[in-house]
Amino acid sequence: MKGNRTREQIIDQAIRMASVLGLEGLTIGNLARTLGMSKSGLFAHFNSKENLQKAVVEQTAQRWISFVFEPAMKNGRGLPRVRALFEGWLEWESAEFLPGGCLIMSSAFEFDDRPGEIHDMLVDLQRRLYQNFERAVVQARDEGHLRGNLNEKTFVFTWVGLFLAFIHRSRMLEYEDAVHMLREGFDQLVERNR
Amino acid sequence: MKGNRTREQIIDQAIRMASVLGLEGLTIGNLARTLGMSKSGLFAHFNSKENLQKAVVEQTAQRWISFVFEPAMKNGRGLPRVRALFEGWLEWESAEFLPGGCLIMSSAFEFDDRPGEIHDMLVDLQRRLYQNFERAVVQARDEGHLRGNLNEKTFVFTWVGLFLAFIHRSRMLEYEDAVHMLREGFDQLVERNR
DNA sequence: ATTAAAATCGAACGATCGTACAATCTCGCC
DNA sequence: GGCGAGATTGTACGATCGTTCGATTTTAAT
Repeated sequence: MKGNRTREQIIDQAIRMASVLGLEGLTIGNLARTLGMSKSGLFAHFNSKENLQKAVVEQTAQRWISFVFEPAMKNGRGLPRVRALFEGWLEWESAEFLPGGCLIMSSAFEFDDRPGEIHDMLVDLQRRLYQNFERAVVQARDEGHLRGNLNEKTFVFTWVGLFLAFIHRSRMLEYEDAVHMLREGFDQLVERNR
Repeated sequence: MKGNRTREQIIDQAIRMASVLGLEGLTIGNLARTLGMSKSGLFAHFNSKENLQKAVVEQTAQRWISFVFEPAMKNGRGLPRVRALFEGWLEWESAEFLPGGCLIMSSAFEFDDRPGEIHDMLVDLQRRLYQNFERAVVQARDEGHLRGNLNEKTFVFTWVGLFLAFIHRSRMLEYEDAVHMLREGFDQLVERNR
């Protein structure tokens, strides 16, 4: 089937576009023009814009797993794995296929007040993301790499906060020191929970 | 002039709408329908959608000053003022006139990759916001309320991060414990910089 | 009360949105 | 190599977008 290959190319480009313009900013006409194909030809692959958006979210989630999560899992349990998740997520934010940065987090801020299936998919995705982080932190605690009485939810909450502040500071405020502040903040977070 | 009063009502409603749908999600037709007036009558007040968006951003900035900043300034320099800024910002996030939450931060994530005058206005606004926070923190250091060698940029970076994580956790993940985690995180941030 | 100015309206513009459908082209299989 | 399935196209639909403009109403000053 040639259609599957085309479909993948469409989604790939749609992810790029959504990363810059948002999931709602995505437009079938615009997307088709960029890909050099007809609106109706593209449309036939999804049968609705919402299905296209769903495919984008699904594919993004899948990429996150293979780009951030799976490589991190190759590290041993505990702090090394936590650090690998941190570094992976950081690379993800400036990955070549996400020219506008982490689509997961920007979609969260875009859809937090728009009810519907896309919203629900995103909630699911973000919760799984949190849970993955929390599990890794709990393991680090159990391995003795982090203090026995730490609260993993608080740890991940702070972690996500640092990451969001990094996105904000680097992408909107355009300050060069954002990465440094993120790394420093994360190191201190680890250090004070040792 | 009656026009000025109408204009204010339009902007008020536009802020509400933008808080939920984003600055790009704003629509003149939709806005006019909600206000019970004609598209062209509303349009005449701004002469372009971008001007309407600009007015929304300006009015939001002004409200932030009178809702968060000025009341905090009534507190004495130092930690009390910093805490007042924290509490004010927190109330702002769930203010009645922002049904979709802090328009400043959601606009930041919406416009970080959309060049133009709106983008530049937002960058300016966010930088001023950071500077206000940093100045208050520096004063708290000078008053002896915070340790003498603290880095105010790092402090505010962490602070903003906690706030963004709070928005994300409460609005998208819909976890009830988000406020508690924010308060706890901020208290610890202050404590460890004492 | 009159009148000029300001505010608002209705109608229409071209563009683009998401979607539908019949026609055409292009694969992959016998 | 033809043939049927699947991929892609062009065209068109109604809705809505931002915007224009002339007509009409409402306001504020005389």
